[in-house]
Amino acid sequence: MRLIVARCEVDYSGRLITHSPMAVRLLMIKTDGTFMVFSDGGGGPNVKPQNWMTAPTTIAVEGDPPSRIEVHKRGGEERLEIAIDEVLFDETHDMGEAAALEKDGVERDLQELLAAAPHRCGEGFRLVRREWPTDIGPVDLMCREPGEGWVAVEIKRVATIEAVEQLSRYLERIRLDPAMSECRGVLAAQQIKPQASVLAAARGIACVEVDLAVLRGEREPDLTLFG
Amino acid sequence: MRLIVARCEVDYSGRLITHSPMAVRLLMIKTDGTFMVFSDGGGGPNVKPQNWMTAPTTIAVEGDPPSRIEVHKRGGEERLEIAIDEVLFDETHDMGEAAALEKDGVERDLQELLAAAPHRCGEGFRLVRREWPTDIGPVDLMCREPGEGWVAVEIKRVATIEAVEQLSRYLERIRLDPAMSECRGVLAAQQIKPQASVLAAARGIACVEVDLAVLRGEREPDLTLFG
DNA sequence: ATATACATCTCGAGA
DNA sequence: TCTCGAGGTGTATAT
Repeated sequence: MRLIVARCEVDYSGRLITHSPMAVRLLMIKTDGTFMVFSDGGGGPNVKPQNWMTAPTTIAVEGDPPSRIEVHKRGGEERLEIAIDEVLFDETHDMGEAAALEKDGVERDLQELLAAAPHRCGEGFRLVRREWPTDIGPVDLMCREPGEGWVAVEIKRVATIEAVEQLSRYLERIRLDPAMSECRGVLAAQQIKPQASVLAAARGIACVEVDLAVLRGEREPDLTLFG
Repeated sequence: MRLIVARCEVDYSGRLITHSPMAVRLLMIKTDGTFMVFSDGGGGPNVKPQNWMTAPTTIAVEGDPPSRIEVHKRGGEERLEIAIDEVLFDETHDMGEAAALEKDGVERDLQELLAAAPHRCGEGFRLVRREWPTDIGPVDLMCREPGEGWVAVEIKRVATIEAVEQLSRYLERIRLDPAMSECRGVLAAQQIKPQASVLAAARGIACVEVDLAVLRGEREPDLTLFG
């Protein structure tokens, strides 16, 4: 990874056009060809680079010290140009391979926990299968409720209006099967946005907020922090 | 901005839990309190940091050279811990204020151009207003066509199936008004995905691909690169 | 290569 | 502060 601190102008043209005037910035060139431009201070975005290009790229560094850097995609449909006025720092560090990042608590984990405890999605629910296939993609959980009715469950960490649309599309397809024409929909999430609740209600879709700690048995369902 | 290259372990707990084993990484501490952890090489994500915390944060750097860094949000609901085995580089650079980034060609620009030339969305269209309000959000353009019919126009840079869903929701609401029960829908975009075209056709929504250069008068509508 | 959905999405505007 | 929608979204997975 090469790190350059330089006073420079930046021009990007591709999916849109941007220009940034002369200022001191950090230029980061990763070994895989990813290129990023960072500014400091509160003016710009916090965590996002001001400009960037994802690998694979072709990077041409002109001059030593660098006076100009051109980055472009193979097809040439995107171009990032750095005009350098002064290089304040330029060093390359070998960091070896990227070490694996283990994650716990993403939507996948929520789905596993709810598959093991489908009754958290609704009274008496029994799991038929996870990732129930439809012709436009898999439904997270397919369950049966008391009385043998079918229920499709869509799981989200945070459920927005888009989650309701997604489940609606699935239900539309599922109900084409006469045996499942009465299939209900349930939206299960750690957090459900107000507009999602409203749209879900209008579509006859039930909403269930679930708690990760409860699902893991770390906390009783009826206890609260204020109990 | 402080840049540290160090062999370290990283643990995050907050919206989820992550752990990364000992490896050499770049730690970036921005003046505003934003903290980022980058790996090099193709293993991890290209442009995203492996871990991060957006400002405002409290950052505690223990030891000199640093042996441990703790970053947390004010409420304490998120925590990022860096256990450092060896510091390979540690330097702070003053980069002044972040210089403004000017963007051109985003959806906003497209909307302005189409508002000034509504006939690009359809023969004889006249603009009634931009950001026409509905109870679930504003429609980009509301127009009238020859014969006084109403047309709601949704504008996207790239129109996907979601854009069709969004316009459908708006039309559903707009048509509740008896005076607008016949309101048509038009989806205008620089690029329309094939599946979006198909769904739009099924919903009776017209699609128009628009060209930024043509809208700006930089190129004639009937000329092409292959003409 | 394209489509589909997730993301600690981030970020900015508006209420 | 919260909510909502756009993003050069990026990223992974399945087709």
